[in-house]
Amino acid sequence: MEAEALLKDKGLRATPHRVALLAALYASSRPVSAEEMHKKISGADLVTIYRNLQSLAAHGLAREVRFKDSTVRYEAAGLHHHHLVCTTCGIVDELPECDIHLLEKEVLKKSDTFASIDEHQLEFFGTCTVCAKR
Amino acid sequence: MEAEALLKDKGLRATPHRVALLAALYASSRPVSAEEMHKKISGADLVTIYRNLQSLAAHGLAREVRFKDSTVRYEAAGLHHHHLVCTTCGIVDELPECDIHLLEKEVLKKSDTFASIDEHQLEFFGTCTVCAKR
DNA sequence: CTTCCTGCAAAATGTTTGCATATCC
DNA sequence: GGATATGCAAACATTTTGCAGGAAG
Repeated sequence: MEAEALLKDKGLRATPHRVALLAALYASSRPVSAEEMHKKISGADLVTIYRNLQSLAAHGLAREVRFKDSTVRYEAAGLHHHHLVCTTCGIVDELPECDIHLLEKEVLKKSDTFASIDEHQLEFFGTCTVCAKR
Repeated sequence: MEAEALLKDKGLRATPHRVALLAALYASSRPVSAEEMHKKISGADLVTIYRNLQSLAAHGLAREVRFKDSTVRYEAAGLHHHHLVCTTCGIVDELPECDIHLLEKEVLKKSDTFASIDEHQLEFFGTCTVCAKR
């Protein structure tokens, strides 16, 4: 499904900026920040980007990702997966699979304080081969 | 080992605020923010708390933890473990064990971009039994 | 007595809000 | 036409930096 249809399907208006944002998000291979999107999408105000990213996330079209810095990143809400981030240069690898849901069930079973687990956040940090050579 | 000895062992000065901070950190059952520590430790400037938390983390006495909000939290660097956070009331459960290191090795083996993985971040988000009843 | 730590003020960063105008359906 | 989205300015929250004075070893 293309961007415009995805938006309308969720009851969101398909404004040009929003369509561009969603398309850019789905085209990006790594999670992007509002600031990065602002540079990429000409004409859209940074505030609009913030609002739209939140809106996409709230409607299930994007997912929030947090690395070790203080900026919130978003990625297309297709497959659920995690990342491997180089703490030196910031390059990001995607991990294609996520076996954590199994662990999630175990964790919930052991806890008598929690009724449900809906989400998790898992990221790995290390050094890429390029940075390791220096 | 007590706070003062731990600090000196790392080559850090055992100033009263720092000793108090480290003691409070080790006494706390959940990750705390600079702001929370500031309220807890009377007389210390918030900036000093920020600097000391960073310093403790840099010397391996504390570890950074990030939940879903924008504040950085720290916890005592004893056992490595993860958390289960209620997205409604914020209550935190500790998961006693971490089996992710095994996964870490697998992940590294599959990646040809990365030379090493030194760290990971895993938190679960859900609803606690109290909040689930409402 | 030197190095490191602290407080204060001020800046920087990332994000949110209010409101009037413009746009989509 | 009515609800929703946008831009602009301004507020906000969290964290960082500079610098001069103070304390630890």
